[in-house]
Amino acid sequence: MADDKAAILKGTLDMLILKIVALGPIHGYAISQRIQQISNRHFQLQQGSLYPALHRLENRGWLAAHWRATGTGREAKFYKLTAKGRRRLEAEVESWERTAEAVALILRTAE
Amino acid sequence: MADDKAAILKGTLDMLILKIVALGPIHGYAISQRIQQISNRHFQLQQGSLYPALHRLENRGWLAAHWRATGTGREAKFYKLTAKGRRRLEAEVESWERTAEAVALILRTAE
DNA sequence: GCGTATAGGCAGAAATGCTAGGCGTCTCCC
DNA sequence: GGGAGACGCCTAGCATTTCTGCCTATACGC
Repeated sequence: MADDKAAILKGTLDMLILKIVALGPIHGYAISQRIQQISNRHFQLQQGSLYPALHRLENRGWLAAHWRATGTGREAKFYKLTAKGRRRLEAEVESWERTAEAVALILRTAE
Repeated sequence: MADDKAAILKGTLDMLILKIVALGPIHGYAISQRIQQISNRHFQLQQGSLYPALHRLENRGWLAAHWRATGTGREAKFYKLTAKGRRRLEAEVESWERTAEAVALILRTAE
């Protein structure tokens, strides 16, 4: 089991997607590539995880979607962050930072 | 919704438990208190999450348990780390660190 | 005798991400 | 013109994990 490529940590997927979308309108396929690229290929985001997540985020009103042509002349569904989504992203990032700190605190506890 | 107390981030519970147990033999109830205490009360670990997790870790051979009296004269199940558990803990910590770094990388990506 | 802290446990639900497929199109190259 | 592979979207079913909510029992102070 070479866990060279790690699955995305549960609970962080939404935040990562929101963050990528916050960088500018982007379609699903490109999101997965972007996440792998930026994370130095650490994360392996499966399409079967991505698309349901996108629909979830859209249903919650954090993302808005519309079809548009890509650079390669194909139709794709572009997502962009809503105002609500931006607030959500900020909240999730803050929560993540506090959590990461708490984990670090425990891990640093000396024997 | 004051999410003052955060639930434990999915996927980190096992690691945190292993880490606490690595500090010395300890029983379940004390583990939950320790985690809350060390994390500056950030984490709220429910007993309904803790005990199933302990059984899981024991079944996998990462923890070993034996009944013993506590300081207050009550019987409690003390857990200690096995050699296998120690290796597992190291692996999980390393994986966590790489993951946290990858998340940070994405979050730091400028607009 | 009673309430609270200590200590362990289970059943059921909810969320989340994965595996494993399917669909159609476009481009490139032989 | 035919095949391969990249692009792009999607669903169904599953496994795992953690939560909520409940139960039991003992020790101790009042």
